Amino acid sequence: MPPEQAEHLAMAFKALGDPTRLRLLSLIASSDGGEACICDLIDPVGLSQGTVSHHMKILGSAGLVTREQRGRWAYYAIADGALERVAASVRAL
Amino acid sequence: MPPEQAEHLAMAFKALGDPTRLRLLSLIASSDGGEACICDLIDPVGLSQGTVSHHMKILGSAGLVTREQRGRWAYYAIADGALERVAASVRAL
DNA sequence: GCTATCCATCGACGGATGTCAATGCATCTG
DNA sequence: CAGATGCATTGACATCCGTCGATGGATAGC
Repeated sequence: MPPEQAEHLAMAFKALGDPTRLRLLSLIASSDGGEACICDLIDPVGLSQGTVSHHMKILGSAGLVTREQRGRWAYYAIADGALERVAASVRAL
Repeated sequence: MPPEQAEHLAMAFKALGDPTRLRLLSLIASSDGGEACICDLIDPVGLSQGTVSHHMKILGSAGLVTREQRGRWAYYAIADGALERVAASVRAL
């Protein structure tokens, strides 16, 4: 694998390499409507609001979640096909 | 997802979240016989012997590779079914 | 308009991580 | 036996990462 592709793929895996972020993804995936706002996620993971927002930004940068602002709330959802793409990349190793 | 499972899965992704380790896995997977010793990996990745050994230890701790000592050489191979298990966990999110 | 709520960002801090050079330990070879 | 080879481990160092508290901006409700 060329170093440049390794760098890009590693970025996605790094985003998944934190237990809190995996739980956030799991929470969103099992939420009603497949989406959740930050305020819904704070209590389940037991971290500060700023930290949860930070994690969601990382997941967003990795293309794993999408963000949609509706009024005061920011709704996050699993990006379409993102998990399937990651799974395929793992198998392709 | 329970915190304990998140921790375990995150460990696998953390191991995959480094470009050097992805290249090491790729090198091993495409090696003759599906295995390689440390000395085969040093030149392709361009890092010191100690660093390569360190990375292989992390991949081993994550259950992604196996290690078999034969004489002076330590042969590493992709652990059987490891990548499939990780991929399945991703889809299950 | 004031206040409360939701969120992103900043600064700071401790701990984890990637790397190297050096050392030590087995194992092979002469 | 003596030297050489392959590997793991150690100590040191710079950098990155996860977390918090505090701050500021936007939006809704009174």
